[in-house]
Amino acid sequence: MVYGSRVSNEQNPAGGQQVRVRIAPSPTGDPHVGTAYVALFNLAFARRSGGRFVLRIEDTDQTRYVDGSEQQIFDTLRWLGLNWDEGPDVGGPYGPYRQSERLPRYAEVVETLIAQGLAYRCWCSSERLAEMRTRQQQLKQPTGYDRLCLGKTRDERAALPGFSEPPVVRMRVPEEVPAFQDLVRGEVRTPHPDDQVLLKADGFPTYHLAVVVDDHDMGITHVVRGEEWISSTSKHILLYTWLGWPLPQFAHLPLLRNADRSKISKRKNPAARLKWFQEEGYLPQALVNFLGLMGYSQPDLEEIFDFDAMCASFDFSRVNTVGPVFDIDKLNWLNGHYLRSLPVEEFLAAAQPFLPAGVGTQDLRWIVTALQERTKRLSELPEQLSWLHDGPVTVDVESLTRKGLPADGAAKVLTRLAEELAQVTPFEPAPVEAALNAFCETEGANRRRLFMTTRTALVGGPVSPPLHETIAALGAERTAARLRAAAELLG
RNA sequence: GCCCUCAUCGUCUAGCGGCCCAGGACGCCGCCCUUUCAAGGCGGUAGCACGGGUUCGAAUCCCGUUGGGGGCACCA
Repeated sequence: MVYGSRVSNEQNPAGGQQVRVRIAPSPTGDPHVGTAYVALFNLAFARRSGGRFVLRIEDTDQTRYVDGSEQQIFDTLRWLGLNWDEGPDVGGPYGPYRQSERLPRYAEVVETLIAQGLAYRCWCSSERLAEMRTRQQQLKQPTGYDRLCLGKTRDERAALPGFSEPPVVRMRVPEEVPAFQDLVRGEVRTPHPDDQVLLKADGFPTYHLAVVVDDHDMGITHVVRGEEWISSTSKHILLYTWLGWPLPQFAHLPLLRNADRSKISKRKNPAARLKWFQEEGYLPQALVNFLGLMGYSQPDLEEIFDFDAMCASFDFSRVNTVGPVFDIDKLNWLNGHYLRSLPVEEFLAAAQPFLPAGVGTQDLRWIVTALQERTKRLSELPEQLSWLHDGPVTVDVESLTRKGLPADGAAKVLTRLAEELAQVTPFEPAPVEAALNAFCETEGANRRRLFMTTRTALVGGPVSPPLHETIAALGAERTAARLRAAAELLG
């Protein structure tokens, strides 16, 4: 039996109802990039269909709960501009939006199921369950609960080994399990689940119970989530059906991958942590654009687009079924693009937290444009500005003369250049450039070579922003000092 | 081990039976521009996993193989 029907969102996706979607992250540590990815697609769909986007916190795992994690989820998603219409911090008509605050509701639903014989109590200890699984694997059998507790009273069960209290509640899964229509992949058959735990011994619901109850209670019309949930979907459909609730549509997004194509993970990939992008100096619009390119494409194949453009044409039929590798090179390219297109003031503001100690935005005024053009992530700035300090620069004769002035006579040229530059007022790029040009002229020096040696003398290496801007940024004193130091070395 | 699922350049993708001896983007390589590095412009490299079908015709449909991924918790 196939539940649900395939819809195009050109039609009314919710059959007349307003579209309501949600993301439901767990506060179990650093916010995950997958959360932002799924949020992006949920939001795009909601905006496209004039629906509402809900943020719900799934804090039913007491053992993995991390203090402060919830706030970080709020902060990182807001940083990306993925704002929710309803949620624990902004409220809404379907609250509370934290599962830990909805416990009585789950208990109530579980009682209903038990009363109807659709769920039952289970006193098996975790040791017994672990042994059972191992045995099943050794026998090459499918793994799953063996229903030892089914139909037994507490006392009957207590007489048998592997008994523990308090009990959990399991759903009684029938032989035949429903398939469903997925908005991304069409008809999907899911594996047969075992008797899934609905209520844990601590009285908290498992994900499977909580997600169904909450999605129903919150009027969620479309469940848009990661591919890892496909195999659980049949359990969820069973619960909806048992409880007589209307089914939502399902859309399972592909999973972001590490370079080795495994599911993206914090252990293998720093980019799995959302905060990493802030730490490395990525712009939110670059990340959003990039995530919108993962498993998805614009109708016109444009690669550079903003969130509004993505919403305007969003359609699940263009979501891929293949899990995309998270390609940092492409993200870097996009980030460079967005960095370059920033107004100067905004670039400076974004750069501020990344500047090396002792360097302020004022020090950068002559080279901002140069930096802006050359930066892919703001975390590169300290490296790019390593020469902008008060001390001397480390150089040697070899690097001063490579592709530069011949060693013979170079010292005198640099000394004269220092004298010449000392005359420049104001000490700004244009006058400096004029002086450099005039100097080349009178000196009869090879411009390319002179500039190379000068650059190396000033920054200690072969790479810098354009020379006259570099000189202006250094100022008269440091320029003169470094030119003389190099002259001395060469002489 | 069992179940499900997926398969176009190194990577992200377009392609939904003829327009494709497969198009775009990133990366890489080369050239141009140039005071270095970038940026920009131009050009190049590289792919339909394999084997069977179906069809006048297949990257596109079907089957199998291989390979990848996910799930199999009192985690989400």
